[in-house]
Amino acid sequence: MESVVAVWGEQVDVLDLAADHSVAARTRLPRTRLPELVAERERENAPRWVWTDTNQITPQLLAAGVRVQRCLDLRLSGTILQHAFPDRPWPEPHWPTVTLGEQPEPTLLDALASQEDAPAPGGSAEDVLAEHVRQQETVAAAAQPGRLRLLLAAESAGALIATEIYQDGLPWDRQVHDEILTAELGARPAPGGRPERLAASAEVIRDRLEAPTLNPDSPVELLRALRRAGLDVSTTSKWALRELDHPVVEPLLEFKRMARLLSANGWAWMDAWVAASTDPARRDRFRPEYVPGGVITGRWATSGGGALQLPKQIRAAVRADPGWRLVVADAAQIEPRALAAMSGDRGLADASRGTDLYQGLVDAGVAATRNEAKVAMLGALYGATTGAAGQLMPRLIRTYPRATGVVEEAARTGERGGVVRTWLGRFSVPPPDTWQEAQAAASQPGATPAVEAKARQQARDWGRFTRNFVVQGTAAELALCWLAELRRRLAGLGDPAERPHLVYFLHDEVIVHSPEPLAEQVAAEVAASLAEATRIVFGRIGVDFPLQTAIVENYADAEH
DNA sequence: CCTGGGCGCGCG
DNA sequence: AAAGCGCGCGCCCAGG
Repeated sequence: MESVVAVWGEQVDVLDLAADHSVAARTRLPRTRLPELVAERERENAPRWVWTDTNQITPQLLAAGVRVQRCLDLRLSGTILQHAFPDRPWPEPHWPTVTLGEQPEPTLLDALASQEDAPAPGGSAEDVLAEHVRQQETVAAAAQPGRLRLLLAAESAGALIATEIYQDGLPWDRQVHDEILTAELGARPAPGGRPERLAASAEVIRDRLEAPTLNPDSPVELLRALRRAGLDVSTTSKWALRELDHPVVEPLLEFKRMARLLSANGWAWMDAWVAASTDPARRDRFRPEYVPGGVITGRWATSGGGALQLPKQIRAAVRADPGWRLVVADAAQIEPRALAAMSGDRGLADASRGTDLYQGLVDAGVAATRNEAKVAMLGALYGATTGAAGQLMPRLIRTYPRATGVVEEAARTGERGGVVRTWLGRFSVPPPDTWQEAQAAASQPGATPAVEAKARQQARDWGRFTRNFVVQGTAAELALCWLAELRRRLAGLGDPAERPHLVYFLHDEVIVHSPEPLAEQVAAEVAASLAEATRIVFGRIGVDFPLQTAIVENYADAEH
């Protein structure tokens, strides 16, 4: 059973569909009563809810304590289908995206635009239904409709999960965070000021470079001061600095580390993103806004708060509520394992057995040490050509011809300007017009060597992108299916008020916030979910996807 | 004053 | 000074 939901200002239309997509029943009701209706349907027949944009609907449902089992997000699935079938006519305009967080101040341009009669996002219920039918017909015409259906279901489940995580938040301890900052940087300064240890470090730098007015935060000033001190550098990046032999290096690296912590996750960040709790039974909450499908490969992006870059330094501030635990699980080496699965490479599948794939490569004689094996494998996934990774490539290609063949083929396609696809059918975009123009210019009769070199460079760059796309994208869809299966299983655990719930997702890592007595069971469900997702996505292919799981009170203790 | 690009660095 | 992919964000700085 499917039910289409369309928001019409303060009204909502709900169309219950028969199997052939004809309308079996139609309900119109005030928007405020939607949670009530949804809750009722969830108890009755738990339909698949079809709507334009999950962000437009579920925040209201969650606020009322209502969660749906499954949905189809037409905005997200439409994007995937458009990339898969670029030659089909797709309706314009595309609806605007709805963000979860606070809206930025409207610009003058927005104010002018809003004076026109704006259509409801996604249109009428009939419009939404028509788009749904068009998408279903498109899926049916795909080479592998089953895989594509799975991808769209997983993408939509991801949208539900993202809004739920935003609603629940990641449990945080502002006091622990403040203690970390104070220990690293010194006491919190007045707004705009530098904390004591950072200021002291800047002073040492000025001293050792004999540059009394230098602001080490300015790369331009810093580079000039370094060169005046006789150092041969062309960038102020820490990679370059590390190689220098000069007394300023140590305080400079320390300054950079501290300055980074202050600006990225300092007190200002905490005030902006971590809501203080007034309930002693609950910690504070960091509410990351995830953007499913925000990365071209299918990974999630984030908007505001930088949830995907939580530095290890401050992870001790991620703390379970009293009486609760964090179940932290990390899928080790998910990308090379995904490559083994999608390529059907028996040898690489054999190496994947056990918990450490890189050690498996060593045992297979591909490399002498684990680190060498890792460098070689990542080099194959990213397209390394020089250095240690480049040197190890021939042996890797000889040992795993099918696995390396998949990425090499993807690279060649990209170099020609073609598109590639993931295992479930997410397509890459073609290169931009400027890329095509550069290739065309290079193939003109009088093209200069410089023009040809530039075109070759761009072709190789695009080949590395498509090479990585097939693996990163396939790993991302496995992770998404893992998440969706885990959400389904968690929904059946515990009392509604005390239910374990997902609070964090980081490409190949999840955190579930769970009442302590259920934590062991949750850990088992996390593992079972990945096993089930692997089977659903790839079938029974004999590639292991092991998990590192920890039940901890704070995230830092998971020690990945 | 605001905006956009480049740099640098955090994460996978 | 990154070799080798994908991101977001804060800072500086130049230009409008």
